[in-house]
Amino acid sequence: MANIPDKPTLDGIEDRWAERWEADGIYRFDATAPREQVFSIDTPPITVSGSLHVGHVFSYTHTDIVARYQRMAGKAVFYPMGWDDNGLPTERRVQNFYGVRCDPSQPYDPGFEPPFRGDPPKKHQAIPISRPNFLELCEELVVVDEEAFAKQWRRLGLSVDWTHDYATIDEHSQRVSQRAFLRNVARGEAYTQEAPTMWDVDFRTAVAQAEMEDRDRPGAYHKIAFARADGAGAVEIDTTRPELLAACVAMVAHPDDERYQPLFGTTVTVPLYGQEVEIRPHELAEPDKGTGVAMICTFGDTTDVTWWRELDLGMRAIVGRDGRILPEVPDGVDPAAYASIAGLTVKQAQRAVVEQLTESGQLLGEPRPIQHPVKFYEKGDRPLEIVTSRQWYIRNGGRGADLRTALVKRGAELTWHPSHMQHRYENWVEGLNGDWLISRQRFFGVPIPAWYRLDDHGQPLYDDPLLPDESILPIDPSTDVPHGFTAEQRDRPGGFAGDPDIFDTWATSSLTPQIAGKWEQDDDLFDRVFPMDMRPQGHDIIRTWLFSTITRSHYEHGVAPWKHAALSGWILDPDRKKMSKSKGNVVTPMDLFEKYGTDAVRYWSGSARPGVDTAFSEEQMKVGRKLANKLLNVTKFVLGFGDVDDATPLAEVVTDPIDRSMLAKLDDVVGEATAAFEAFDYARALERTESLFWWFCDNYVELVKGRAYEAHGAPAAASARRALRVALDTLQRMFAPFLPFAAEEAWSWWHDTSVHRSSWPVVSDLGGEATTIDPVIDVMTHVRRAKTEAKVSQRATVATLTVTAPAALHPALELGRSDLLDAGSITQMTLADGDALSSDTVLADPA
RNA sequence: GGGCGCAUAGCUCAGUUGGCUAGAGCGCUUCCCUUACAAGGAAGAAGUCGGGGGUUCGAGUCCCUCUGCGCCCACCA
Repeated sequence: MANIPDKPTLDGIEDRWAERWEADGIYRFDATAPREQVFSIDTPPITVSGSLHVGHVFSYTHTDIVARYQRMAGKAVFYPMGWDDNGLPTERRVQNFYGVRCDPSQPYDPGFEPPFRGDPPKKHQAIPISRPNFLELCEELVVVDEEAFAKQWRRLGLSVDWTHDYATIDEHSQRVSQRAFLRNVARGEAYTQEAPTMWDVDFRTAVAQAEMEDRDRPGAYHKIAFARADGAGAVEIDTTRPELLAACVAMVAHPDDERYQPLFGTTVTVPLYGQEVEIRPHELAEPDKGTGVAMICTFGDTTDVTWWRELDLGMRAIVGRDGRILPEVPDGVDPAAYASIAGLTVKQAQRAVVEQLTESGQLLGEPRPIQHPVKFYEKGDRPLEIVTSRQWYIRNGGRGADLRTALVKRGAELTWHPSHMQHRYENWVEGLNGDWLISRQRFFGVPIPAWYRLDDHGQPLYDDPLLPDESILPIDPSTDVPHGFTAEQRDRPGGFAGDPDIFDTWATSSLTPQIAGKWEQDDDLFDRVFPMDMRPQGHDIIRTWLFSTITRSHYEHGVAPWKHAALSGWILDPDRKKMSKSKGNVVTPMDLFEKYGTDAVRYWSGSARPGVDTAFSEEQMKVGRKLANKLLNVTKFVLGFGDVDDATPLAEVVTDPIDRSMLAKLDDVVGEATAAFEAFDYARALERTESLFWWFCDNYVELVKGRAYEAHGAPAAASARRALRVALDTLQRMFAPFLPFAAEEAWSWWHDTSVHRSSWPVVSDLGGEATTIDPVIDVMTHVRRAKTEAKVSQRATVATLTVTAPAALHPALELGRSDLLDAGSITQMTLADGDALSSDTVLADPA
């Protein structure tokens, strides 16, 4: 039955086996398995904009290793694949790929053909196209991209069940996303509100707290004098944003600040623009920051928003959604002065204002340059502004302590791997300062399923949105008509208007367990997989994906969405810097697969501790390749002895204590690796297995080789051969999650079924003494050293070997005597008593 | 400012409830064409376990403290 190649090779095994696995459907989820036998995985839907990165390979391999273990351990593994194709990344990719940009004011052109399909020339001016045309191109490109990704995933050997894939833009996802939202609205968990929000002036969309990041930017303190209304001098402030003077609505200082206490309630005049503003006390003002008094503008930063709200101040909005100064003159502001900045960008306005202040003498001294953190959208290029707009929110505890506490508790229901990641979650939830903003003023995404009645003046009545019945989802309010209205009434006074916005991508991907588990569509499936067993993801998106998924599950199901959260680390450059595309140091995964073989790349991934940032290391891949190669070669060796008698009970055949002690060691490692896997510590399982494997090859195999070749008769050989087989069988299965291709290849030489459908090894329990073999191996090493030092071949004959050892070791050495003589080509061995193990090797005369 | 993590051979890292004479791989040195494997094998050199203090019969492992690196969070006038 054995079918062993003369020259085992790793070349080409990936395509061969990936194809076979798919054809045989060996990773199909058994949808009839009872819940307790299911292991379900909430796979991260990968962003389909661009190419696969080694970081993806790294983290997805970790999940696959766990999935493969669970499958072998007897679980029906629910392992779907998701594509996160909705949202901004795809829009950007479409713009760059086709050389177009979305302009909602353009009419739909049914015959539109993009000028390019890939790599438009640098100078090309993006062609404005209608929203429907733009969405068609998005749909077209994601299909192409997803196929390319799927191909690479298969090459990586992911044991995904491809019949359970989904995309966050597909109809089913849209239905789930809209349904969950409607239920949030019905329960009062989602609401719409007009409020100041962080705004990206390039993408022209509101962004959520979770998508903001600080960047250190150069700025400058400008000391500006505000004349007091009583004529008694001036109040000086320091500001980094003099261009917002026209937006100034008040001044603020700390209530305990004695310098300003007398001024509370009095007014000052804003330079250039002339509006009178009151000096107010508030605890958030810091006496030792700047001059201790600050101007409040609508809005310079989030503190301004707080002051504005809590002090109930007026509004002087001057920054528009395009990042330019608005044309309308704010209330109380000198129109002539304002005209000189209207229409300018924020940057240009600052220059103009500083110039004017210098001329008027109200800028005191030179601006003092500083580096200070500025809020950016994580995908944006210009600082965020704060503009007032109507948006949809989901309550997430940012404005309510009870909910915050409840969500922290949900997080505590999970087992976190590694455990300290739970701190990050709690840290984030406890630091929230507003509800979750889910609406985006973008195009390619799930539409917000809402319309608004228009009053007689055509103004939307936002307080009572028209919502669709769940049965007709998904809907697009820009084309579908609300119940009780006709299409002609769209955008007419007394009629209705569709909500123009889409959901942020997290608003949909926060529902991946529900999407993948076919919530409300296939109740039987959903009940078998939800709550899911495992959520694998990067630690950088705890605050977004992980938190938002918990929030949705908390609302909809009243449970945590998973049992385990497994956080993977980053890939670092060999020089320990975070690896990123922008630095141009990224090696493509395909190149690595070709160069070292997929198993080698997986080995590198699998050796990284869960959650630990890991250096990219081709050296580790070389080691992995060696390991995979060795697995094939030792398999060839063991199988080369021909078929063994599997029918006779193991204990009757494996009688030699040396063999039994090897199997006892193997048992220990099976136990350790199993325990490690149960704790999601795949790296430890690999390390223990690998370590034993090399010991097995280098020491055990070498020691018993002679006996296996029948140097001492058939029963002695049978013991060794059967032990070799059992060990090989166990090791192949233990390596299967890590090196799925090499393990399958080696397994296929003596099996008709897949190693990935075999069962995870259990202990053979032969009752051997694991330590019996150790002193024998030690002596073998002594002999090897003597030969190396004598610079002779390891085959050189030893005339006499005198082993000095404590009496306690003598029985073991006697048990290994004949194997030792074979392995070392030793003619004669004598034992002597002594304190420590040592040996004296006398080589035979080479003549 | 708050929280978290890391610091062990030249490099990348193991070291699970304290028992280590501190390990592995790579790299380095030497040797060996040995019928499983020369894209291999054997052997070797190499560490005051970041500094200091403490608990203990015993600390890389526990406690305190300091230093350095990294990450997350924060209202950043």
